[in-house]
Amino acid sequence: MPYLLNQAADVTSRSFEGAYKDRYGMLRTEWRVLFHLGRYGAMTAKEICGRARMHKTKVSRAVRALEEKRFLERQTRSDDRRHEMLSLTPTGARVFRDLVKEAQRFDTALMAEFSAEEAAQMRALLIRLAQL
Amino acid sequence: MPYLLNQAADVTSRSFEGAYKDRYGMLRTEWRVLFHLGRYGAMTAKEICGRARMHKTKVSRAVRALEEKRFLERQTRSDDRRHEMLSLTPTGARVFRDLVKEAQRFDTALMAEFSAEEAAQMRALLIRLAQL
DNA sequence: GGTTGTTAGTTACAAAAGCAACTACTACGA
DNA sequence: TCGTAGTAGTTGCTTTTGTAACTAACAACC
Repeated sequence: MPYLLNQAADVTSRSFEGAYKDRYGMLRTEWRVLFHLGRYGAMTAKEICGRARMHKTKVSRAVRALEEKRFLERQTRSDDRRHEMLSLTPTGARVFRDLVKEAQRFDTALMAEFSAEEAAQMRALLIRLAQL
Repeated sequence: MPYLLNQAADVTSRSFEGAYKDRYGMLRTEWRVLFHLGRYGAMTAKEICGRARMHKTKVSRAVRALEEKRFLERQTRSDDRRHEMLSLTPTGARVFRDLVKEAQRFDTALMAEFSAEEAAQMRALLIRLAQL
């Protein structure tokens, strides 16, 4: 089962990779961070680690890369200067919207191979699996 | 969807990782090569690339590692000396059987979270996805 | 106020993956 | 038989990931 999941994840991820890589020179980790900030609003790196199940070093590096691209900004929180609130810049938000649109297109195309019920069930099962 | 698949693949793969890593000091790539040889019999590195969707350098390095562990042997084919038939040694076959048993246990435990139909459907859907 | 422990995030170093150039071999046509 | 092209597999170099040690900031306790 892990093997099947990896195969499926690999095949689908690779076909979508071009969207963020070719257009914006982003890595997968960067796209994931951008996605979480766009989808759920400003948060700290730590929170991204938790939500996206990414290791903090990966997040740290992705944040720096996105910052250099001017896609996000950090703001040290005044009440606890260890925390840095991360938020998308207008440019970052624009990129996010563009890529989300692309992702939806991609997902629709992918799911065209399956019936609506199959797609829904698949999604539900994967969510349960990912939460184990 | 790729994101969900990756999450699920990551979670499940990591829990099984210990089986081959801790006991036999194998990498995931090595386990995959060993698995294909054990499951489908002797074949060339090229064939493994195709079946397992792995890049040839990954396969090449995994084969060398497995050879050093005495889990597999190579035999240059006499009709075309570019080809090397890879096959498991008795030790390799034993390791394969052990890990397959472990994998089945793992899979059973994983699927205990789901009904039999759900598990079957999931498997079928993933196979279709992986073949896109 | 200073020591101790804890947390957010970074950095340095090691392991692994990806890519492109390479070797060794075969096939085929001039 | 020579030259060209193509294939199986390896090696060297670069990029990315993982791990562990680190810095900076805070909190709590004495």
